[in-house]
Amino acid sequence: MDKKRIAEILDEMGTLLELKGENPFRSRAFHNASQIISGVTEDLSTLVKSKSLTEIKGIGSGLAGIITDLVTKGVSKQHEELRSSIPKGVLELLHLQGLGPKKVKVLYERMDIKSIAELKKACEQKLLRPVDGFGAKTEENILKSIEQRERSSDKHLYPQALESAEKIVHMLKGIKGIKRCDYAGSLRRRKEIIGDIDILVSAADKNRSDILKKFTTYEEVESVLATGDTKASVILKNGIQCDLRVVKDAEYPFALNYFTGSKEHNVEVRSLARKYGWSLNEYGFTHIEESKSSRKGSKIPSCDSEEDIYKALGLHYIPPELREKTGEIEYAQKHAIPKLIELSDLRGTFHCHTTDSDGLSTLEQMVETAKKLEWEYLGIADHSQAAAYAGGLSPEKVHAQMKQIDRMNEKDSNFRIFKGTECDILSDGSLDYSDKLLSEFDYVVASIHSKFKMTEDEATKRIIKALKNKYVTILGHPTGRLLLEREGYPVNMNEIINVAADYGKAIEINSHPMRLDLDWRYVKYAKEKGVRIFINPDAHHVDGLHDVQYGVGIARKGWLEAKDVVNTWPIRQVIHFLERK
DNA sequence: GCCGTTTTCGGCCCGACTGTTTTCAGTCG
Repeated sequence: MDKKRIAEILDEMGTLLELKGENPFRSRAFHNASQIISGVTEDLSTLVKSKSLTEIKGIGSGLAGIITDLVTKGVSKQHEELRSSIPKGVLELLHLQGLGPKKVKVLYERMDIKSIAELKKACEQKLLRPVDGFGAKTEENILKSIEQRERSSDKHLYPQALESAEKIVHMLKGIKGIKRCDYAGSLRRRKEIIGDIDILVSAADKNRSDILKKFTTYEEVESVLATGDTKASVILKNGIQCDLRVVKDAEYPFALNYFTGSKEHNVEVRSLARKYGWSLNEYGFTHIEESKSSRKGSKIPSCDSEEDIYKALGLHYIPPELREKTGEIEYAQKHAIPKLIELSDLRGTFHCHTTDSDGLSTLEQMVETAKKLEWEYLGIADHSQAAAYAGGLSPEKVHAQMKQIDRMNEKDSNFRIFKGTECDILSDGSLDYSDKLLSEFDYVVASIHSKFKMTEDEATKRIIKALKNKYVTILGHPTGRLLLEREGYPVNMNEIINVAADYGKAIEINSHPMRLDLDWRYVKYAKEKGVRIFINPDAHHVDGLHDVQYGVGIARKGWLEAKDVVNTWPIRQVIHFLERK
């Protein structure tokens, strides 16, 4: 059993213990162990063999026993017992915003509610309000949470969808008879929110049924929705729907273009084709009947790639990320498509958490990975003291970390570790460390982590006050860092950008996937105002790179160039920028 | 359940908010 699954099981055991009303510290030990295991870099079976699991801080003999069972036998008796004592649907109740273990326990034990559907019904029938600790408002909030969950159930974050899609593409490419294979759709366009995964392959007709069969019986498939001659739809174990289409190889570039979208982009491209006297669909170009076209179609060029299709229409190649009907056709006609930022443009980053706060990797591991990525520098920005839930650093711990960084920098002059902090912006807009301490950092990322239910005015004022602090270098996640089912806080980004421009601060891209319209616009406006952008990996485990890809995705859509982005600059330029504060 | 010892058991990150209370429990980050 792999590390990820073991961490999930330990986490689930912690939750089940909470639901059973066990000693909260006991359940916390399981949650804690889950975090620890997912951050362990050594091979677990090696640790089991050498009986050295208990040497890890936080893993005692009890947890070591459970982990050993999971690694060697694939099951744990304690886990099985816990699991059989609570219905699966009860665990799902915990995913609802506002419901924690105590309330869920009451719902299950007193009201016999075992699923979200049953809970919804009970709220609608106003059955909860007589129960101690519940009221009309609680019912209302629960219904709201259920509604929100239903709305986002068919939406998935880019990194999760990407991981699944890459595995499937890899599996398909191993099948004999497949000529080309890619994922298409919103995933290829690097949208932050993905509906479903579209995968396209080309193969000879005789191989189609074999390919579709291998796809529908793939180990990650939970259920098969439909399967036909040329396409199949499945639901993956992580809940994402995945569609596979098989086409002839000659049709492949057209199908890839068609299924990549966006729909709006396709409409523009197809209408452009009509001006050439051609009709474009997912199979290729065809001549428009002369009676239906004012222009007689010229000879259709052969197309073996998407580049050929765009070229045939007099266009520069348009990368998928820009196919959103945001003016890309005009840019392509003028051959003025920008060179997009690639992951390989990154020279370092500034928003990294280590195990000193809530990161999963140690400072040494983070640095080692950054060097492997051929980065030139790494900025360490652990949480400040107010973020106690995330292990925020006291001033003493900050100094200890700074000393460690100095020692590491002395040892290796070819790589630079910058001393930073992700300092909380407190509710009144002041910062969580004294100016004296802030002045000791190479740079300061300032972010909000508390009191999210602010009005736009409150949030904007709070951020602007912090931005004016001379030691702040970068504004962290300006619209909030909450994902999918949560809401961010409203801010007046234009006002914030104006202040950032006046005070020479950089702004982070990371944001809130549900509110990306705001992020796009702010990235464009920031560029106009000359405010530097910083792509946020918010890296807890730097080799994961998921958050980095996500940030790069938004940067590309904002038509940013590498020179606009702080962490694509060479180290000299970065030092100059940081010293300017 | 783990840790760190005053080696046999007490303490285990905290502050703000909400909705329920009538002084606090539960949830969140």
